[in-house]
Amino acid sequence: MKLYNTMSRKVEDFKPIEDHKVGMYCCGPTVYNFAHIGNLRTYVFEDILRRTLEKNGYKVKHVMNITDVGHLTGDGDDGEDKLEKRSRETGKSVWDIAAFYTEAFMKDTASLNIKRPTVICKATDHIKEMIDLVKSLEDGGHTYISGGNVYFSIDTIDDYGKLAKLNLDELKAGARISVDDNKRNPKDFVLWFTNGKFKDQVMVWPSPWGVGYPGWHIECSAMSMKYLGRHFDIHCGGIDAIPVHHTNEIAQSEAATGEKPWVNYWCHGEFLINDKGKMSKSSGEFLTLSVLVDHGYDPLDYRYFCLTGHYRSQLKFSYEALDHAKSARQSLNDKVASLKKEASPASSFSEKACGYRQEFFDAMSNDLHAPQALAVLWSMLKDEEVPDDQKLALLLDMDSILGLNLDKVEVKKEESIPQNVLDLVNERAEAKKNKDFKRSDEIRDRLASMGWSVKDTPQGPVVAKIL
RNA sequence: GGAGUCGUACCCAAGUGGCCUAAGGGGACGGUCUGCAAAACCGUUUUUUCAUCGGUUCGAAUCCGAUCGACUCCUCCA
Repeated sequence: MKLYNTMSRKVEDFKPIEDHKVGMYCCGPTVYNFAHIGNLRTYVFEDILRRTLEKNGYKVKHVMNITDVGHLTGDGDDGEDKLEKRSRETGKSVWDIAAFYTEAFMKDTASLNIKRPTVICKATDHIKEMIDLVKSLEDGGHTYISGGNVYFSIDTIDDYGKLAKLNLDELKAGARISVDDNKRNPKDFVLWFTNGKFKDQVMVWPSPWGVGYPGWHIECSAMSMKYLGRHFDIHCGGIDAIPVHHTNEIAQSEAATGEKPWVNYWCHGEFLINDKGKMSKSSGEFLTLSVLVDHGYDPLDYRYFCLTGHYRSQLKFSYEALDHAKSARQSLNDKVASLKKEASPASSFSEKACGYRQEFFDAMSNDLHAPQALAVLWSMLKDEEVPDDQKLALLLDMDSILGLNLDKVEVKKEESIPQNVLDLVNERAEAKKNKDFKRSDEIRDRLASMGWSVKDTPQGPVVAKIL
């Protein structure tokens, strides 16, 4: 299995720390609003990664956090906690907001057939771990207190910014960052806030530095290490996390444990963009999964759409492109349904079928080349030398990674057709027999308006619900 | 201001020095079938063409340079 590692900027052979096991941490949502489809693209990518690892024989421990505190609207101490802000705007409690959007997120990811992480952990349940981590950083001399907050001093380590390949001198020179007088270095970041800028802050906890709340970055370090150990295999997220969030996680984690590297492989998903650029929560309008559903798309249409592009390339979203994915998936489902009707999955494969299978999994195992894998799938479907029962078995096997729920595709059952529809179909057949085509077409139109299609095949008329 | 990515046929999108006279999907069109349709199947849309102009090379969509255009990051962001 090969994976692109952001740290080395190269595709590397994946080697786990422990044989046949993988520890994988994925940055989860900040639950102050709905996830938009751009956010969800990243979770689809992480799901594909997990499924591919599992297909390669690894037992994956997949940990994802829920950020329900500490994520500010701005850097330093000039921002407001996103949940507190939302609470102020809506009049609901921060806890209600967190619970509501966590629930919405879990619903979205479930409908996209994203496997539930092995561990889902909330930041507010791990305040103690965070405080302990900050304490050990303090003991190691990596912190200072200024303006009431505990800061991490990046000048106490010699490789800050290695993931993003930051050039600290240039950053300082061309700084667009507003200068924070509390910071010794503009890139220093807060580990623990006690600065009571917002007096009515609800989410606060006692700490050795006073009552307050944690900085955003510390939660991922504290929770990932709690569940995966001080050194683990894979850390995922969106590319935007590279220069700040992941950079700071590495800094504080490696400073706290003294172990390097903290994480072996850094994997990042590219953005979904539209004609105006990336979708952003902070710039107003954004598309959620439920908007797509309201437009008549199945969440899996969006999942298929994600699979048509490589995870490290920007993907352009448009309803036109989503329509293509919807059509392709529909056609795939139809094929699966007709295969299921003809055959049951084969238990052994011909050499030819094995070739396709190998090609498919090679594409996925080579840094998740899903578009190529899909091409293999379609070629296999068209190949007459592969018998139907083997095609079906192969499709179901491939779907263990694709996650398009092909196993749940049902052969259409005739008995679910209402009697009045069947009566009309019979009446039409009679009219056709008498060559009364005007009448038969009228009935076909009427059936269509009732939501039923009728197709004439050599075996007689076939009725189906129009979706 | 600094750093970086990308520009592939009607649309989306793989491919990143020679099996490329460029995967796959979608759409459109044509054919088979049908009373007509739909569905299905077959074919065409794709012979030097991969933003443009130069260069390197025996050979480039793939490497280098310039130009134009799009995007991302350096600020919260998946």
